[in-house]
Amino acid sequence: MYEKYVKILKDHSLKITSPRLEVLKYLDEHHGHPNVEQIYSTLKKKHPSLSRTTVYNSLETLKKNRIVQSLTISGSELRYDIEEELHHHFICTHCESIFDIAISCPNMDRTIAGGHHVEEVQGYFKGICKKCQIKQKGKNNNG
Amino acid sequence: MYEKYVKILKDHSLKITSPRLEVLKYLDEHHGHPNVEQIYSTLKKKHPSLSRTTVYNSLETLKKNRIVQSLTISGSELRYDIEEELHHHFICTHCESIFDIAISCPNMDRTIAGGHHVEEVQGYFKGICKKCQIKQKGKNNNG
DNA sequence: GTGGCTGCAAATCATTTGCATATAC
DNA sequence: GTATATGCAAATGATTTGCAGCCAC
Repeated sequence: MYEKYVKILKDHSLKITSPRLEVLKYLDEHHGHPNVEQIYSTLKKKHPSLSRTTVYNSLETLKKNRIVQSLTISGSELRYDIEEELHHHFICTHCESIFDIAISCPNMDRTIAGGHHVEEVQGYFKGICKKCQIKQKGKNNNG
Repeated sequence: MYEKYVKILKDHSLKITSPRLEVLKYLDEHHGHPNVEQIYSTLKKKHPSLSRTTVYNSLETLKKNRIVQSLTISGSELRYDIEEELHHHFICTHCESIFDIAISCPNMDRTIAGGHHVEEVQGYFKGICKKCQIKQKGKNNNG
């Protein structure tokens, strides 16, 4: 059950600890781009001794090893995502949901950025998601 | 001297107030993607009664009117930029400098994003800037 | 056995909120 | 004259820090 995550940590020469396994598993099973609080409060139920600090530490470790990435798209909190093929993100400014956007941009390459050394590329789209647009319309019709 | 900024505010039916003019002027004259503290502390010298809250308020108003945009690229604070032609940004994770990146991405269009209504598009590149790479090399050679 | 990890409590810091006063129109 | 903006002080909330005890290797 945890073999997959143990392997990932081992492959990066990281110590195998329960919080790291749980955080990794959580992100692997929840692709909704959760924030720290969501991860923490869910895992806390199963592991009451877990601390928020440890969730922060584990995420930081996973991030440094490029196993997960953090998104600054929200502006008020970091949102987390398992690192997979390069993809971009859309955030709804109404409900705060984040969706993966499968757009590839040939120009948004790691190597070209004014000669700076690029380690990360993130495309952010912001607006109103389909669901919230429908809700909005409903409200307008009823008013 | 302020005519240009008065006109911009008028064109958006905004009240002409000193803080708004000063914030707008500051951003027009400083393209280094400042944070609130930089804007506030600079303007405070000339206008000692200015409050941080008012800087926040003014920026929010300018943002709503699409006169300026805020960047979430840093993750710990918002950075501000006058809205001009679409361009993207590179942030150095070492010195926190932000540079404009003149890359256009035909696929990163406002209209295509999973059918959601897109209002804003921002491409973020993160890494080490030229200057910091040179500093880094110097250190290594001396160590 | 020990360096690194966990978990607690306190600190930090950007941003927001409530509210009284001032001012643009 | 009035709705709106300013400015102060206090609150909020995500994240960081310091540190004691614990555990993976």
